[in-house]
Amino acid sequence: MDEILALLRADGGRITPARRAVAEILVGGEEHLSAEDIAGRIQGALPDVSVSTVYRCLEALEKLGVVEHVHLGHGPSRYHLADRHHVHLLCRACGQLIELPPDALDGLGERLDADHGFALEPRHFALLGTCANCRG
Amino acid sequence: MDEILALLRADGGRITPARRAVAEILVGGEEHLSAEDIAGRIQGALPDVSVSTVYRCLEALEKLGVVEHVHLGHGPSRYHLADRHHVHLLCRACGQLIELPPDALDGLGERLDADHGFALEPRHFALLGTCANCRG
DNA sequence: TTCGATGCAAATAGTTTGCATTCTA
DNA sequence: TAGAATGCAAACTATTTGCATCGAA
Repeated sequence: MDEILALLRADGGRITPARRAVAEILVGGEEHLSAEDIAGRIQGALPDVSVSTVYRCLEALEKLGVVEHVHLGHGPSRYHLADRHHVHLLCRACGQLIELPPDALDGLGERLDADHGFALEPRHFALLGTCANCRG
Repeated sequence: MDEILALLRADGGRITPARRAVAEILVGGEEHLSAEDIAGRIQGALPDVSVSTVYRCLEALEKLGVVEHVHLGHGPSRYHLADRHHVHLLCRACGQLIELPPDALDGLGERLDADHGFALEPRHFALLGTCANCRG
């Protein structure tokens, strides 16, 4: 938490209640939160942080490498601390999210690198499919 | 093309100029077209097919299994005939799209099935990363 | 006191929906 | 001519931006 604030400051940024609150939510550990979710959590204590401010805070934190977002199929982007990533499986039928260890796609990544010079970022998107329950 | 129209008819649907036009575009072979793209192509001949009609045509064709769409990172969904799929690599930096054979992720799919009962649909989303050019 | 951050409203992109109208079968 | 499909406008979701104002350093 202190590190995050220090990074913001080091970048010439300022520590505002909104930024502190966004950082706290993320450090709090709840995963897969959308910007809207985060705004909702914050608005208990700070009733008029706007969603756009949350987006701007997240953008600032992402630029510093503190935060990352994941695309889960259709819905909004989900944000989390950069050091808490993993690979996601998302069921298209029921929306269930399965987490895999971050190195789950390392083999694939190496193959794509060797064959196409492509640096896979396997934690930046979910793998879509159908979960065991929904497969009938 | 005739097969597609027959399927629509068999489903109790009707063959309209708009549907015929959407099907023709897709059969035409151009890949990675968004709904907006398709509407644009059609509007040459049929000036007032609305984008919503295109979405509804695509929805109908998708329900029949004729069409599929792919999520390419941020942008709009891209539509193509269901039998023309492949795996996509998308460069987050320059947007370049690399196509892999449809079975490129079969190994991964089998592993996820065995380990989690998860049926991967590896052609329904792009794998994000950075292409050889953009890696500096 | 300065310039970065915020709030709010409005713009944007992509997609969906309501409803009266049109046209296929 | 019944009901499926369309056109248009409006609603919606996710996100971004403009601009005047506020406040951290």
